[in-house]
Amino acid sequence: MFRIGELAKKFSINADTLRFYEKQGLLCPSSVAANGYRLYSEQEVKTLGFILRAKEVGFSLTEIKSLLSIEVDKANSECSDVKALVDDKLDQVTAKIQELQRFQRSLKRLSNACCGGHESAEDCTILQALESETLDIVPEHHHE
Amino acid sequence: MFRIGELAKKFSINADTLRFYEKQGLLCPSSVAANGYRLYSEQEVKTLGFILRAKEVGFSLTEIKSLLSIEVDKANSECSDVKALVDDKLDQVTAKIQELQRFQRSLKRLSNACCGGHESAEDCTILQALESETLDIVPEHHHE
DNA sequence: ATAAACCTTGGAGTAAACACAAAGGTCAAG
DNA sequence: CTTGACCTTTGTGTTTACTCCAAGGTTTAT
Ligand SMILES: [Zn+2]
Ligand SMILES: [Zn+2]
Ligand SMILES: [Zn+2]
Ligand SMILES: [Zn+2]
Repeated sequence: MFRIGELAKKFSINADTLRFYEKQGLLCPSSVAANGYRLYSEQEVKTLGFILRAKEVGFSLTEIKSLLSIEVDKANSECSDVKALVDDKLDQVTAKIQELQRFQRSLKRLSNACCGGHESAEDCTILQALESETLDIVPEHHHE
Repeated sequence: MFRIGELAKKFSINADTLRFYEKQGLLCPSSVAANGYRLYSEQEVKTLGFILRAKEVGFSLTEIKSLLSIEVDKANSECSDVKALVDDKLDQVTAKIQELQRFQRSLKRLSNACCGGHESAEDCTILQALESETLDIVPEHHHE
């Protein structure tokens, strides 16, 4: 059995994080000692590993809760339930990547159009683009 | 001059958003009518456009505030100041994309390993991977 | 006996960008 | 003169994942 500080150290996380996970219903200690200290069993060690790995692949705590509820009741769950969670997350992540890539393309375009020198920003192509209704880069207008 | 609701409608945003931007020091009405109504001039219409376009390329409100402070004092600013903001944002966005792409790769790997069928989740490769210390996919263990 | 290092609960604070609700003033139309 | 559509301020709630603080109890070692 591990006390909260021991478990935290084992996984290089904060003890407060474990109390937080408990409050969120993610990981509850299997027993409490007479002095009120939380005691975690080997099972909880495994569950914490599960949680942290799920975080590594991008799941939120809410989503991890869903994964865990399947994990503890595997017998009455199906592959389709698990895969649905993964595929939903995959869709979310893919959508977010696409949004960020749009940002990336726009930012690169802006960056490339600006000399980045010590000239006055009055003719800065970036500012001009942001002033333009269409975010267009004005050609040949940079410090002419 | 536009009242707050008119300006909001013009840009398809909420009037509350404009009050929020004001509180954040992003966009203040140039004048206030005798009845207390905010009045926005053509200049503020342009500035709001600037703000929304900056949002479109991914800038946070705090970053937009920096952009605006340069915009209103162009004469005393340099291209390098503007480009630095863009390049910082570009780095942030690129880093975030890379993190999400790691998630994406892991999730695809998990998804591909699972049949997604109506079989019991007891042999689900996804759950097995999350249980494994190394997030490894156990080969040939899926509903054998 | 006391200090150091644990543990407890409860509650507050952080970032980001708003959305919304309450209670009330203003203004034009009918 | 009332209805409805505006507007005002103030304050609260949402989401996410913690992190820290205060005040106090417990354990271990010297
Ligand atoms: Zn330049
Ligand atoms: Zn420039
Ligand atoms: Zn299967
Ligand atoms: Zn499966």
